[in-house]
Amino acid sequence: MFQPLDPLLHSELRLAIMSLLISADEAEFPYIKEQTGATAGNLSVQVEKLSAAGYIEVEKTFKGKRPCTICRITPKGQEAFEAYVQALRSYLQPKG
Amino acid sequence: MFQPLDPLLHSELRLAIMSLLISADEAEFPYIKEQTGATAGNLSVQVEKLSAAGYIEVEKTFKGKRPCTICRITPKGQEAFEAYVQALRSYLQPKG
DNA sequence: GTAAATTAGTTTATAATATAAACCAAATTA
DNA sequence: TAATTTGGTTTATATTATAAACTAATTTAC
Repeated sequence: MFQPLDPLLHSELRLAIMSLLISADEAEFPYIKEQTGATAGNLSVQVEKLSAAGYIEVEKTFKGKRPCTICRITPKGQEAFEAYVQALRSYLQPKG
Repeated sequence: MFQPLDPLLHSELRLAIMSLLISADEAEFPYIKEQTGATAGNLSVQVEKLSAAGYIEVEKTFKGKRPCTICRITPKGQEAFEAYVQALRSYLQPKG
């Protein structure tokens, strides 16, 4: 009846992060922060969780002299996102 | 960019309850329990939360000699569910 | 040149939440 | 009449989300 929802994706902020990374090849930490409206602390924690799960990869580099954290979605993350969207449908289209 | 997700509905079990009640006029507690696979305790708590928010109404009646708890969605609950689905779209169709 | 402020984050503490275990009461069955 | 089942509620625990506090380097203002 209802398919289980991946708890890692069933979170407002983590879902927003994944949503951004699904359509953009990559995104920098401050950009994600701005787009999601999250605090840096919260974002840092959730990025780490997605990274630990292998859903995204995080590259720490530099932009001039400033540190720059770049996030990209992984194939595993793409699959998880698609599976989550599919699972959600069982809740949203009860008749379908 | 991303619309906020009603925390009351962004919960696997509460969303499942609402999903059931959206398509069925009413449902009995044991039926919801069976369909969602939830424990009675968890279900009781979540039904109470939805009820307290005015998203569902709960009627305590009898079926023969046995107690029978019937749940129905309210207009407020319907609106909230539709708004939630709309908000979700901002996460699921980043290109749309 | 150095003090203040900004950028770019991480770590940690707290508050909220989900969940199941423990419990209660009545009815049914053995 | 004792044990079990039905139909839940209450409560305790474990997880989670979130922001506050912190670190470190860079840039700007004086």
